[in-house]
Amino acid sequence: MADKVTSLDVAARAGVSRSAVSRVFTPGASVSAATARKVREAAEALGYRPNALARSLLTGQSRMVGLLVGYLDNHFYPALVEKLCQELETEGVHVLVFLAEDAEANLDKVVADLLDYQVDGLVLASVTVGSTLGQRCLEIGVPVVELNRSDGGQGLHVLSDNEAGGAMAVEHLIAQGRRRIGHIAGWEGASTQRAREAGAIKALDQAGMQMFAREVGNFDAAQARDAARRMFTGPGPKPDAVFVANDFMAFHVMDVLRYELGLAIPDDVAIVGFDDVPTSAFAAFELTTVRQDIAAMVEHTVAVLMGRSVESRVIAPTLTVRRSCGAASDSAGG
Amino acid sequence: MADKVTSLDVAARAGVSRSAVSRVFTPGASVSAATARKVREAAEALGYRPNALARSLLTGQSRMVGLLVGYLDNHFYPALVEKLCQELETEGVHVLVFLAEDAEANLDKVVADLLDYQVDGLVLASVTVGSTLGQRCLEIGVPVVELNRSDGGQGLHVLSDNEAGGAMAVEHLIAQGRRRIGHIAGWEGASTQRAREAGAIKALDQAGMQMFAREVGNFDAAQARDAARRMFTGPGPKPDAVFVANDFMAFHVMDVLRYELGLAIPDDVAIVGFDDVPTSAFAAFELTTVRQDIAAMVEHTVAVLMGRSVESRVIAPTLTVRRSCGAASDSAGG
DNA sequence: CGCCAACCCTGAACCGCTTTCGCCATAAGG
DNA sequence: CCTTATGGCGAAAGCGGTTCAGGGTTGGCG
Repeated sequence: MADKVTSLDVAARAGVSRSAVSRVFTPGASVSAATARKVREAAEALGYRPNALARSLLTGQSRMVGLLVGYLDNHFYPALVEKLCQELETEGVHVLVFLAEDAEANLDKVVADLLDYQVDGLVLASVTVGSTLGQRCLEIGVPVVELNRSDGGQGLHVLSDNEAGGAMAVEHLIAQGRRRIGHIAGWEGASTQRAREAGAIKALDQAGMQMFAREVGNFDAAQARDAARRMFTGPGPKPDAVFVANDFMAFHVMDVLRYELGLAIPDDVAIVGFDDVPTSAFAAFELTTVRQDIAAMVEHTVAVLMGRSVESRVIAPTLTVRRSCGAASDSAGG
Repeated sequence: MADKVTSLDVAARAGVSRSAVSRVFTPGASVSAATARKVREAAEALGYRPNALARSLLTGQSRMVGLLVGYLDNHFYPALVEKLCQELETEGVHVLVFLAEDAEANLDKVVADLLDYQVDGLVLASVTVGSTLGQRCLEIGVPVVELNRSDGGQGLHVLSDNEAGGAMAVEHLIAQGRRRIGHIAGWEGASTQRAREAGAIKALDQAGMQMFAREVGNFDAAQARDAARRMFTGPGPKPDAVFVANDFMAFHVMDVLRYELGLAIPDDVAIVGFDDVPTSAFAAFELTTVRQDIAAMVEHTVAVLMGRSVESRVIAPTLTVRRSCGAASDSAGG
């Protein structure tokens, strides 16, 4: 067990001081070519690599950021995480991940844990941190980005213009001639949900219309299915279109409408979702949806983390039109 | 900016020594109740929390493990990652994540980076590390778990019995009366792929049958679609069943067969996948699939990481029967 | 040839914490 | 009352690296 090769070992073998070794491994430090060569040879021979923790202790920069994400069921989040990790990797920053689906109390504990590791920044994807803890982050100069959420008073926000997106979805349904538009909401505690619905209502308003039906799915598979059942059973007229607060729920809603209730999409009812996750493109769904620009969201998040920006950012979504909304589409359908 | 409260500050305020403060925060150290109270009060007032990096430097235990995962497109991996993070969290261990979809050379660099952070363990999900680096990990006593892969000579493996799973899939198709069974393979460099196919072939052998058709989809969406097209176009008889090497590809294959080629599933062709990701349960797919036991895989992975086991583990998969294979099912179909 | 600047190196201090060691006070035992 | 165990506490030595002040060499220039 040849463990623990330290800079001292390398220094001894190369016949130089510990500081010289350090400078060889510090880009931009002044070292002579001869010394650098000797040190590198010795390091190579000994299998030496600088201890990142020791370095961080001294410099106060850990080159790690903390990422908190509530859950990964909704494929939007894995996609976000993947992109974020990759972009940070190119900056030489590593990501300490926490899955924190629990209550806020628990969540504050997790953030505290993260801070103990001296992270250089914090990304809260779809979760909100308590204000005292947020305050602490600011005090110790750790940038906090709330990604895809805008509730918290602390930290900066990076998110899509959810209100515009909601409006976009409903305007499109209206343009397709739909008049009885329903909404299946996500968790109402989420700012994204409230904004999407507000946009939808605004679009209805402008057309002199009202929301025809509304149920809550809480961003959850089973609850979304129940919401669809409630909305489409019982007496009275049914919606001819539904704006579902995210794609993940929309798939479940479509599933219930088609295979439990025997409705045709888009003939009997049109569906629009939100996110544009890869699954939306399947011919089995062909879901029209409001696309969130993950690349732009991640880019600005990274900019904040790296201290290149200290501003929040709202990113414009776009509508991806497919068959589920009943719009003219390239394929004539299966 | 009141940053950097150190144990010295707390010690001063509590009127004790730095060591006393340290002991208060070290479970199982001998401290008097009175001292503990004074220290905790002072810590509370100052907002002190021990610096995890400094502690790690000294103890040699970072309480972090590195996780390398190739990609998150296939929902099996987010599910695995989620479970793993949660389980490690309960052990007080944090996860440093790397997305490493690139070549092996790059990958070794990433592992080296990870080791610089003094991780206490390494999980390679679906990627394989070079042997020299694997050797180094062993030398410095860092447990390495290859999760869902068994190629590497180094480290322990935790994975499903993919051969049994492949056999299970094909035996079931044969039992359903299918006689022209095709296979759409994943990336052939993956041990999982080879094992699944070997199992399939073995099951065919035992029935005195041969693989009727074979195409490669490389675990990739577009390539899987192409593979399906190649398999089902052109002259001659077509398969009446396909065993697809994972669910992710199976969805794409089903999509092409149904909506491009107008085939009915399971009437014209039966499909069986592998993994049992949540999407398989959608009525839009109802995919019969070989279920990997994520909970068991993660449990043993954690056991190895925590030093409670030094053995590889092969976990038995199970078959989840749904409509896509043509078996009698609870629902009469839509 | 002498002087000064430039350059590179060393040694020491330090980052924030843990931990061994020895000391002292107190309690128990003879 | 004195000895011996006991347990809590403080001083100091690091963990492995970075950084800064300072000194020795070298080279250029007057």
